[in-house]
Amino acid sequence: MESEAYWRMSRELEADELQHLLFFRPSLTQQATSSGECLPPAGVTKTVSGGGRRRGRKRLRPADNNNVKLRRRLQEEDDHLQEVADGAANSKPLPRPCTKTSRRKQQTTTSTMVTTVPDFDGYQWRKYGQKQIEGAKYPRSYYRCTNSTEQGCQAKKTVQRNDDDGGAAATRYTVSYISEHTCKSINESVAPVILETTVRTSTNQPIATVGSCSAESPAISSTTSDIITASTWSSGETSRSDCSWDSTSTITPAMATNYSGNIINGGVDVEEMDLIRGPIRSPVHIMADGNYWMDDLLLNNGFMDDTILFNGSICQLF
DNA sequence: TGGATTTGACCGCC
DNA sequence: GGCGGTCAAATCCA
Repeated sequence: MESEAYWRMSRELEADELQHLLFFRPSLTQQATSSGECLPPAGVTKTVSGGGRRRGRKRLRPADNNNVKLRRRLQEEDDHLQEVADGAANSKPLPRPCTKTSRRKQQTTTSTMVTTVPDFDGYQWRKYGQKQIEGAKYPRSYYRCTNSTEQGCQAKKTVQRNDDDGGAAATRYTVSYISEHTCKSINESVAPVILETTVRTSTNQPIATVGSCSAESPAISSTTSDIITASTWSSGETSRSDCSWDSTSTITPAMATNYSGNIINGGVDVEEMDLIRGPIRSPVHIMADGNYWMDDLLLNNGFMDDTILFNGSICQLF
């Protein structure tokens, strides 16, 4: 059916090339620090306003006896306030409106994961935390939608630099989106240009695709990989019209047939990259292992309609 | 001065 | 108990 129509060429790209090519508007991002800190994704408010800086609060160190006392005192104050509040409510302990527990449970049931480069995605994000993750070379940054307070948007994302090249190879990032936006994009013309959405119901369950993906989007899933994708396109984006993906379909690695010996290994050479002009506004998938693949590359290399790049190899979808 | 980032402490889950 | 996610005071900057 769609075998006559070629719509995809997948590539492995170095991250710097990707970022360079994907900044289809004057870059609002600042360069990653030499310390390996995560590059603030474009769209983060800071990058627009240019504000914000360093050094967090001087917090109490656990080893400090005085701090222990102070913390205890603060805890007592909290307890006292709680007692007052409880008293005001007929001595009935009021359930906290939104505990961490409830928040996390909400997230796990509705979480979506998207992988893409830390590029502008049409939304403004505010960084609310950074954490050094066990086994990770670089810290993970936590962002929430700036509309989380005004519009109650639950969207969050984490950005983690995941290259371990010792500085020689290109920078690679893993971006995870949690929950979907309930707010409006700040720039609809570019908003969902590059978005890969994955719904993960649980770590051991198959991953469901997101309903927002259009019929032309393939869904790729894996029971072991932490990357399952269902592409979305913005209203202003040129959608593929020549493909007929079932938006609900999924595949697993076992269902994928490897196309051996094709050109996709080793990235795009400079000559090929030079052929690409203008913004690449296509979904760019960053696998957990650092591999990349793209939909809708501007070049059509004649791959079959139902092929993808999976774990660095061209795979055929059934 | 307001808004955004930084960063260590806090907290819940596994 | 360890780890990851979140909080929030401190800080920075336009």
